[in-house]
Amino acid sequence: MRPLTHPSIDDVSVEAILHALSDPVRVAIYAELADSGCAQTCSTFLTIKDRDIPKSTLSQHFRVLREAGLIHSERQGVEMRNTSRCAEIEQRFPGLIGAIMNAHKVQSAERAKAARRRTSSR
Amino acid sequence: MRPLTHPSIDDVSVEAILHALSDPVRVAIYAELADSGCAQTCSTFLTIKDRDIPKSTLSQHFRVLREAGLIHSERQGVEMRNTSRCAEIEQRFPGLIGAIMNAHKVQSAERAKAARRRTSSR
DNA sequence: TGCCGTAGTTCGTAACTTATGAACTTAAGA
DNA sequence: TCTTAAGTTCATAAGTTACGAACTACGGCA
Repeated sequence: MRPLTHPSIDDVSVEAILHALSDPVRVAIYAELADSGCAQTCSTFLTIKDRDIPKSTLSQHFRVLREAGLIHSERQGVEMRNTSRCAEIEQRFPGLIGAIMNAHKVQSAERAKAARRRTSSR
Repeated sequence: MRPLTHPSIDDVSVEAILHALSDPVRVAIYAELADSGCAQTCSTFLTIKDRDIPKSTLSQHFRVLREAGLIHSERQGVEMRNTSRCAEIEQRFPGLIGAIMNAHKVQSAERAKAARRRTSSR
């Protein structure tokens, strides 16, 4: 098992961040990590937004987030402790993560609203 | 040749925007369109950042930007007039595009600096 | 110690995406 | 009408992603 690698904050690229966060499962993971503020294991996310994610797929998603520089992962015993690197990223790209997270919130709020409209009209 | 389709601003998704802008060629095109503020044809971008982009590839990039809701394209005679939809997007996702464009500026500034360092140390 | 269970990783493959050349469409001008 | 310029489409090769099966690594407990 190869050791976990994290890019130095100076090597983090906007392209990699945008690519990582352009996947609905990955933003959901990242948002949860960033919001909670504390370390979470991978298996916390085996079910996310009412969807089951296979373990191997989840492992790849974490790798993408880690290699994009968005999260920090550390093995602790049999588990992994994942935390968001938002402070570092904020320093390098001010406002970026906040704007993306905010846009996601806007979008989920609208989707929830649309879903309610569909339900109530039946 | 199928007609050009543009999503309504309400159907524009954050995922699609991030995906579209996670490609270096596409952000470069988008940045140029947004900065210049006026319509530009596709072929303006056949060479971008000292790189030649094949016409067919460029056409696909424009389609991705258009379908993500980032740009508006209109055929005018033999050409196409492309403009950024930044005002609409700003209204729906405030600060998003600005933060991304700014992060890109930060990154290119750093890369230029690193390149200068490499040149001067020889 | 050795065995078991849990947490994650790796690998192989099938499904999907992307890049690009070649051939096409469309419009303008001679 | 012929030609040329601007884009598009299509086929295909190359690259990426998803996921099951088999694996590793660690901790607990007989």
